[in-house]
Amino acid sequence: MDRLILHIDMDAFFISVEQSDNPELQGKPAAVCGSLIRSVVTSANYEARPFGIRAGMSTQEAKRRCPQLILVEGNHSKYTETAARIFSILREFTPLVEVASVDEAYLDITQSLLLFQSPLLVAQSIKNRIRQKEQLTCSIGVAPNKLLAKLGSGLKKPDGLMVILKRDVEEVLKDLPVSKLNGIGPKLGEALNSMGIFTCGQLGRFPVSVLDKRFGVIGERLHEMGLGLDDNPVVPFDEEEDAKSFSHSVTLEEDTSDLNILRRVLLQLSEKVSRRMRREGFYGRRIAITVRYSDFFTFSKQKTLFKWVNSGNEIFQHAFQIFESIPHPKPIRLLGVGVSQMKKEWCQLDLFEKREKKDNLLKAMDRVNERFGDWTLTWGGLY
DNA sequence: TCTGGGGTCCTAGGACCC
DNA sequence: TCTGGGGTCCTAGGACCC
Repeated sequence: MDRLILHIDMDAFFISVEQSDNPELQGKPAAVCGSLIRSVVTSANYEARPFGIRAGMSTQEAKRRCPQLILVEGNHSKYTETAARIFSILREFTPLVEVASVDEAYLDITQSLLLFQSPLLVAQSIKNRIRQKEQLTCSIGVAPNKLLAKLGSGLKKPDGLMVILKRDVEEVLKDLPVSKLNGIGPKLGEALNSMGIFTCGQLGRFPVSVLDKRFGVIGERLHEMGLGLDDNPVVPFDEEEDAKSFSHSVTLEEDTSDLNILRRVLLQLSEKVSRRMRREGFYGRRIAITVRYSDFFTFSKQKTLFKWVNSGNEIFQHAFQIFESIPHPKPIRLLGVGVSQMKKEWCQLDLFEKREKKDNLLKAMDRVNERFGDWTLTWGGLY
């Protein structure tokens, strides 16, 4: 049986949330950025786009292109809360809602369609509900699979609605540039172009054997993408796999070689990572740091431990040890701390009791930190 | 004062083991 | 003249996504 998949993509999500909170932003070019110094635009409204303002552009460049641009410092928890309300609206239509990112979701309405009259009506009533409840618009693609649903929502933005029926797939893809497909980025696009493949139509007709040879395991996948085929299921929230890594990084207000500052930042990042791990019940045994120098050269170094850890102090000790093992010829712009190789619970039974005591202490610290802000309570050495 | 932050997946070479 | 081979884990880096 053919499936019926919806992709819902919120329009200029972050800045639209800010606009519905602050009507003064409406009708004017405005954008959300990371921080007001040294950051990039994360979301630009449609009034800003004619000036060439796009997500990923430095705030400097954005201001240069559009001096009257209003920049709003992002408030991520506000967007997460709004998103959660939107996702619960989507669950009114089907339990099969996959949260693809903070502003995107896939719905499998193959079964629940029986309750509604047509996919078009489902999509329209979703748009209406979100507009009523949140004063926000979204674009929706309706198609037989996720690849095409995502393509559809992107083709008619903002406030769009595009239905791609199975019989229309060939026509839609015939002259569509391969780079429009989710999963084909700049590098892959360039590689395909260099082989004379510019459109999805051409990609679908290209011999799989040649794609296999050139691209290895993804050769077959590229061929299917060219034909608009995709059997990836919609994975609802309660069937999601556990996270595989946690990380935090920060661009410093100014580049520095000051070891005291760098040490403190590593400790803060380690604390942040560890708090999330404990909140979600994880231990990890691979610690990684990321370093970006003033010249933007960026690299990472990791090490795998013999035991699983989740306290900020332990993570910091290892992160700092890695940091010290690297020569630092230039001032540092960004630091990051990540943990991977995760396990859901503590395995070594002999250590369990000792561990449990410490866990209670750490959880108490988490509660205080969550309530009073980030650095109320932490291990010595932060200040 | 050019260039954020959080993820996933894949590759490739070396170590190590049987 | 000789240099097996398969599997797993480790590190580092890159592509891609929002």
